[in-house]
Amino acid sequence: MKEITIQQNKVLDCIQEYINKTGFPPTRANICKELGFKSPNSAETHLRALEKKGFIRIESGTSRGITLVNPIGKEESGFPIIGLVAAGSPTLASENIEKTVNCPPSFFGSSFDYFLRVKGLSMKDAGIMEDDLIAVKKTQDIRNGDIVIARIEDEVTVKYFERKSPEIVHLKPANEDFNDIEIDLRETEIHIEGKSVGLIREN
Amino acid sequence: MKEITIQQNKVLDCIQEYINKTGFPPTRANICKELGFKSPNSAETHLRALEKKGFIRIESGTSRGITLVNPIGKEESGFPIIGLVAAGSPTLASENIEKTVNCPPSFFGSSFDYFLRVKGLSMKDAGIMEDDLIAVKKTQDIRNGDIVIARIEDEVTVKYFERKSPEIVHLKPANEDFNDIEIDLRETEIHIEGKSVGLIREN
DNA sequence: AATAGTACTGGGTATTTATACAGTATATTA
DNA sequence: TAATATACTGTATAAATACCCAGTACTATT
Repeated sequence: MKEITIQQNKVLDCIQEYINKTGFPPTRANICKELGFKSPNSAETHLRALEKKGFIRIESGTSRGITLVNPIGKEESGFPIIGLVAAGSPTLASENIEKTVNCPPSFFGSSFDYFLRVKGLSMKDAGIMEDDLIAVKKTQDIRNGDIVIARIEDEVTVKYFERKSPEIVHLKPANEDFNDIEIDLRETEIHIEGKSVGLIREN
Repeated sequence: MKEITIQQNKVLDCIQEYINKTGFPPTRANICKELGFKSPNSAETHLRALEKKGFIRIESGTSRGITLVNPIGKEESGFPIIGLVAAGSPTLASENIEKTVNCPPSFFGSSFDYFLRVKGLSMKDAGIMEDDLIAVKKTQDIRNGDIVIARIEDEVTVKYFERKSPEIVHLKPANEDFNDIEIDLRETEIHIEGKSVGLIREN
């Protein structure tokens, strides 16, 4: 999508607002009145420019035949699902995205950034099962007891977080068959990708 | 909202469809073409009737000035959350609805009808924890091993379903602290509300 | 200084569109 | 039987609207 002029942006916003208010797109005259233009042709030229740049579609010969190409309301809700890749951090690069899930951004109370598909049963006593989707919020604001998505060297894991001392961090599984991971920050590098704010099980 | 004629309903649907397709409301001529009328006045009279009955609003003197009063698109995605009421079956009666959740109907692969908020830990080894939301599909198509929402007399419970014989059904918890419930259909009435097709944990 | 892009004014026209009027036909209801 | 609501066709007109053309002014770039 190409760049846009300040004036063109105003016109685009005006159209969006008009549709929200009335339910149908504005005429050239409507735009002029809204933005203070004195000739409908001013609107016309801007509309043409916006169409050329791909922001709107204009049905020729049709009154109010303006369609927003990227209506704000339509893209508000697509979150990527990322597989727990064996090596390397989970990234939002498209090759790691299984698919996307439509849901409101505030689905889990607080905002979140992506879904992570869980491998293994190390958190089963926390009700996190294999293939569940964890809603991950990218943040460094971690408190003891939070379920974090941590990367140690090249391995990504989901565990309870507990800071024992400024240098010692415990990553605790919720499954008696697994052992705590003790990490000495002076020896091992650890990167917190974020924390879990919700969960979805698809079946 | 008053009653509506078959023809008027057709016109209403036509408007809805047109808006979905093009992004803006139809003209009288558009409606005529769509429904096979030969005079724009046919559309006009129906529009007037629909306006009088409160289904649409018409901006007088404005081209395509038709607004749907109850746009279908706004309510397409709200599923109710039902509390696990201690006594009585979970119903969709509004007094039992905590709130609603916006998500696509096909969120969990198959369709579903409502969310049930889980009480207790009887299914914790299946990863179902207290206060989780179970996506319930109302169906009688239950197979052994499905997680069902069952009502026994006046108590509602979530358990694994296993049919032992034509008359004997077991409802099995996923928690060693709980015991199987054996039900003899000749003695006890049981009603299957539906089965779980997914799960959401809000935090 | 020359060039090009953007932002606007103003005039004019053909088409689209809403809307009114006149009339027919068919049900339903009183 | 009469009255009334619904469902159309057909014609006409004024207003709304899209859209083309010619021209001015400003700014940034070369």
